[in-house]
Amino acid sequence: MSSAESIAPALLTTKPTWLISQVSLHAHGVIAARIGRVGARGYHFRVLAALAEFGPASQASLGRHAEMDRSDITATVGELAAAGLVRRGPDADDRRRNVIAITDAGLTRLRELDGILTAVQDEVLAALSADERSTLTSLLQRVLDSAREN
Amino acid sequence: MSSAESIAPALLTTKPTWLISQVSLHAHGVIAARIGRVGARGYHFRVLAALAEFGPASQASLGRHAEMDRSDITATVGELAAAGLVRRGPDADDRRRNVIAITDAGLTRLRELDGILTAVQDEVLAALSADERSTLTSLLQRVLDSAREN
DNA sequence: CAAATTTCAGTAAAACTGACATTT
DNA sequence: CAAATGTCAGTTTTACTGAAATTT
Repeated sequence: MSSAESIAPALLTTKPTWLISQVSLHAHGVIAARIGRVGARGYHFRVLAALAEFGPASQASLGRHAEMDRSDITATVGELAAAGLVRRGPDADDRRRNVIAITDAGLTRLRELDGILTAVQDEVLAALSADERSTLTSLLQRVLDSAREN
Repeated sequence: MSSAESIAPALLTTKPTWLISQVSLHAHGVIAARIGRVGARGYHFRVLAALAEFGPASQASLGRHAEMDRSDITATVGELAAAGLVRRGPDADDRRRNVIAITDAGLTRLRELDGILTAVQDEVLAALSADERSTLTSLLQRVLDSAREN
């Protein structure tokens, strides 16, 4: 009893970072369900997309492009290689490294996953006009850029 | 070799949902580090904030307010009760239920955590003006509202 | 010797699932 | 009997840590 009812109106739900995390959680939930249905998860898409965008790369460089930890790259590349979606071979020039390349099957898989993600995106942002989506994008981009300076 | 280098320019990083998840991840990382330093985590704040905002409640109702699963409420309330931050007692009117109430120590803790979160928020959104922050907030709110309709 | 790379084992947090007993 | 509630044990995904072995 006492003061508990009135002391703190909406401490949580008024915070922009709460909104961001809730929207992120919602999108992530839909995405995970949708790509889970075809047997993939977020890390698979991220690695395939980074390979398609930047070309064959060492695992360390792949981790920097996909913003993933090296240890998670090792496991993810292992799974993708077992499924024939990437090829992993030794780097002749630097024998510490592996060279990872996406295969044709990997490109097909990437297109499938990208189609799913693009569709989910449209559903999640359905309430916003095209203009509003670019406003949202540029505001978030600036937040992210400033975070990366520090 | 072959087509891997050019087929898919920026499939990942151009997606608004990627930006949302990256900003969310960044904010979450800072928040987790900062409140972890004082021995708390996200679930603690969410339960304390919901209790302060809505008053004493059953665990099920608490879960709806804090948007947490019942099973996680059980564990979190257990931790908070052990630390003296909430009180857990049987509900005389409905013997299926517990009544959870925040204590004075819990209110003090909540103010501490809220101060930390408000400060982190300002850091994370430092690149945006006040107007831009409310634009961001209202865009995200609309995305979330539309998600909850479905 | 210092730094980079890959690998492995393990942890933490958030979110969720299914089952069970109790009570309404 | 159906629904709600609290509890428990367990899983998944993401993210991270620390250490070891190899190579530059």
